[in-house]
Amino acid sequence: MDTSSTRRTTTRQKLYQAAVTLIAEQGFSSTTVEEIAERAGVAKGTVYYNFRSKTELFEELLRHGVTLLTAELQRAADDTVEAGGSRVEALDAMIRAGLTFIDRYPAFTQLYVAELWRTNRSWRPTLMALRQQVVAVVETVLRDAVAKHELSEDVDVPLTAAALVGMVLVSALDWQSFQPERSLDEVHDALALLLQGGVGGLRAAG
Amino acid sequence: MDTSSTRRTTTRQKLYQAAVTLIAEQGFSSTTVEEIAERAGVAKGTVYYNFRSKTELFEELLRHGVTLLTAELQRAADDTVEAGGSRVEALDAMIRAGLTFIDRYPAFTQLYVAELWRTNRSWRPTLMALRQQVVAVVETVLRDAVAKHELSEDVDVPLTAAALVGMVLVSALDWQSFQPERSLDEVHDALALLLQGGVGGLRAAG
DNA sequence: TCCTTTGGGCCGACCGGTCGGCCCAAAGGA
DNA sequence: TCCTTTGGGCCGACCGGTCGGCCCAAAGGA
Repeated sequence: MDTSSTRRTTTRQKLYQAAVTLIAEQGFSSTTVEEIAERAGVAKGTVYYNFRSKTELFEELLRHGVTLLTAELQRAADDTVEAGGSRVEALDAMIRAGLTFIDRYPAFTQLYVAELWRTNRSWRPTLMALRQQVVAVVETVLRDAVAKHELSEDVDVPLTAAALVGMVLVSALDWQSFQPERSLDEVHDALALLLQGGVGGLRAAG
Repeated sequence: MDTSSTRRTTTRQKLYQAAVTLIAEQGFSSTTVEEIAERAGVAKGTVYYNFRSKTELFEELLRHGVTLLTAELQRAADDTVEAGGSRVEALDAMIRAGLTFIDRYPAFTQLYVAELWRTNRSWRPTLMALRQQVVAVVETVLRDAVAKHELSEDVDVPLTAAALVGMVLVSALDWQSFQPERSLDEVHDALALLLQGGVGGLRAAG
């Protein structure tokens, strides 16, 4: 089952690769199945042999990417904690891991962000579940940090987790698109400084 | 010339309104000109009487929205400074203004974020210019704050500005989509706390 | 006062072209 | 032998854009 499926797996991989790039650039509807096939070096019929529909190909692609991302984030956090680091250090490591991921798979990130907040799309449920996976990893670390008194109890875990994820995603995309001459470290440092209170002194409303 | 153009202006407004919602929900390519016309209560031909093409309608809509947004941000900053507030307080006011804007025009924001990082789209130049407008407002305030020693000279202005804008955009969208029971103040406070160093202690890499 | 013209705005039927999906005989490959 | 891919023809729904014609308030004219 594994050896025999290798060929098929390869084809699928090539199709993911082709689709993610094209859809990131053009959007889902503007991207043709024919185009995807062509870029993957495969016949159109092959797409429909491997996936029930264009939408299914897309959904599997999303699942695939998010699984990778959460795994990386989780690993960054676990490694830090195992090495005796604090939860806050774990957050820092996750930011770096996030940036690294986006650096490696910019197209995926682009596409994820573009689709995430759309309503009325057939893959909405899939996306909501995937978003939950990503945010949950961050939430867990935040909650632990609060429990261990590394962070103030005032921290609103769900909102902060969402803000952190958003900040990293958007910063990275902006970096790729508009400031590509910057290094990953520069971006990471800017974010770390920002969170350190480098833009501190903002007051919460009464 | 003015009285007679009122009718036309109204029609255009209705078309913007209809288009922004539909495109935010479905994306540009999946949204039909017929749909837009129908939702605006107008015939398809009217769309083409008022705009050269579907794309032009979209671009004008983007321009229109971004102009509104930057005006709000600028005003928030100016008001703060005029009232004797610091640059950092101005940043805080801009965050609130951003959230308020997004709260009022969620569809526009959604659509803006979805399209911003796409390459290979005909309206790319338009979008890049518009993005620059938004970021520039924040950059100016940041630069002033550094010059006035309210912020460390270590602050990387372009990256920080992008990160701030991103954080606000994404937090707000996430709030609307996934945590709508929260109030604007809660979101604002979570962001302010985050920037205050509530998640502080992150270290910049050597 | 009544008829006629003007011209901006709008309508909606229509057309050319596109694209997702299906089909299938034949070849390739493990 | 069985799974997978090829490649390309075909269909039919759909969509952007066009265009001739309608509407009507305002101006002009006798």
